Amino acid sequence: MKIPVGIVDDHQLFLKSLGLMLSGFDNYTVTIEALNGKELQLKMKTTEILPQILLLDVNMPVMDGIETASWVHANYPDIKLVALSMNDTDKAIIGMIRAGCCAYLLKDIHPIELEKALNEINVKGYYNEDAGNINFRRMFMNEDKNDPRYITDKEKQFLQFACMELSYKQIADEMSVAERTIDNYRDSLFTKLGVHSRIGLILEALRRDLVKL
Amino acid sequence: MKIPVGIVDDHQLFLKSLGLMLSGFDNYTVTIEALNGKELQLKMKTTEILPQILLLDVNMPVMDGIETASWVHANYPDIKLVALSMNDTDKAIIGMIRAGCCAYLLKDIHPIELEKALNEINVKGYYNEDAGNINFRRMFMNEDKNDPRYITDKEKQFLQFACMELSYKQIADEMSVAERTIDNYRDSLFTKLGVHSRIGLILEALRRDLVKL
DNA sequence: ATTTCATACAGGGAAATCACCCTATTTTAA
DNA sequence: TTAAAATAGGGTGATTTCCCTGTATGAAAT
Repeated sequence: MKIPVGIVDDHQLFLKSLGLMLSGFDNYTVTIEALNGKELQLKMKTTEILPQILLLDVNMPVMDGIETASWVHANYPDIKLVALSMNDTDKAIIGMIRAGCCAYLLKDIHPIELEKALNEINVKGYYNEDAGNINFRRMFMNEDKNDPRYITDKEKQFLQFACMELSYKQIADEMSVAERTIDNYRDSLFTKLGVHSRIGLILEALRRDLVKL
Repeated sequence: MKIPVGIVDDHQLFLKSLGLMLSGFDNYTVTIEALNGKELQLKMKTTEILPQILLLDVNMPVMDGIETASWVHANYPDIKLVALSMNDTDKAIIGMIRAGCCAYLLKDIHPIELEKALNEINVKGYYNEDAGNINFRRMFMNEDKNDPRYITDKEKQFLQFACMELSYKQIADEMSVAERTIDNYRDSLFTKLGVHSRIGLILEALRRDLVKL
């Protein structure tokens, strides 16, 4: 008896060809393919056979990986969720794991590795590839409120303004605090992010996905 | 007689599964798979059968899509090159076409569409899917050297440095020009990009994909 | 209840850097 | 051979960076 697997990925070419490949594995068969979370919801409601494992892309339009993972985890807690992402710096991956994924895989793994991962998930309930590849330190950063590098809400709000063409004076007005207070936000962020100019602040904030462009 | 096709993509999972799918098409067979341009070069030198069509990912490490396309186009002018990209806003796609690609495809096309595209390339020599999907205006921007907003090589180089934690003095040293010259680069970029501070310069450069983070 | 202490908020001032004027020379292209 | 473009110099006010200090506020300790 083959294990039913579902795939959700917005790149149709990848979705279909990965499905084809998975169907070629001895122990697996693809029962659901969806281009996004919304489509998955529809298909889950009408399907005969529920998938035991669900491969989820992280970046999707309409309903993204985290939303989709949360929904599946809440409504079908028995389904094993596997996050599929492009790059290991993807900040969203930590959200995927929190949303209930028992494994994350990079899209550049070898098919053999993928099959191994699926087998391991069936046996152990989870899978972790070479963990050294991923910088957990960086991904979990700013989760620990006691870490001296924890970034407060005010600082995040300031960062957002800092990534606009505003002078500190203007930012102070926007945030309704004194210019000197802005100096304090900036200076503490300088040490927390390890930079020494507003330029560095912006670059590091973007790199760490603390602000969106 | 099946038509030999090559695939170059750094995401191994995609590479392998796409290869599998292509092999399933009636008229095509995959003879070369490579993770990047360098690997392709090696395999091209030793292969028995040269591919007639080469599918090329745009974003790759080691040797990217444009470099690879240029090399193939120069050394094997008869091979039809097809660019494969993630998103239609990908600025590099125009470079791919200039580098000799006869078609660009988005990775979210349906497999049927891919097969149609390959057939059309064999007959007509090129393929163009729904051209309206892609914002050519945006992609061809900065191609017209007579446009007053055209950004020169020196300015692009300066932009790259401007997106680092360097003072203008340091950038001047790096580029071996006077500080005043840097002032000129900056000021002309201010007007060309419609900004009035280095902050705006960085943000706009990132938005327009003129620099990579 | 009061002290202690950490933290957010705020002020003055100084040196470096940035933004923006002006002009002048050299190179490139028409 | 002109005209345009790239390079470069001087000066100025605004902004940024980096020192110092001081005051509330609220939580923990005595």
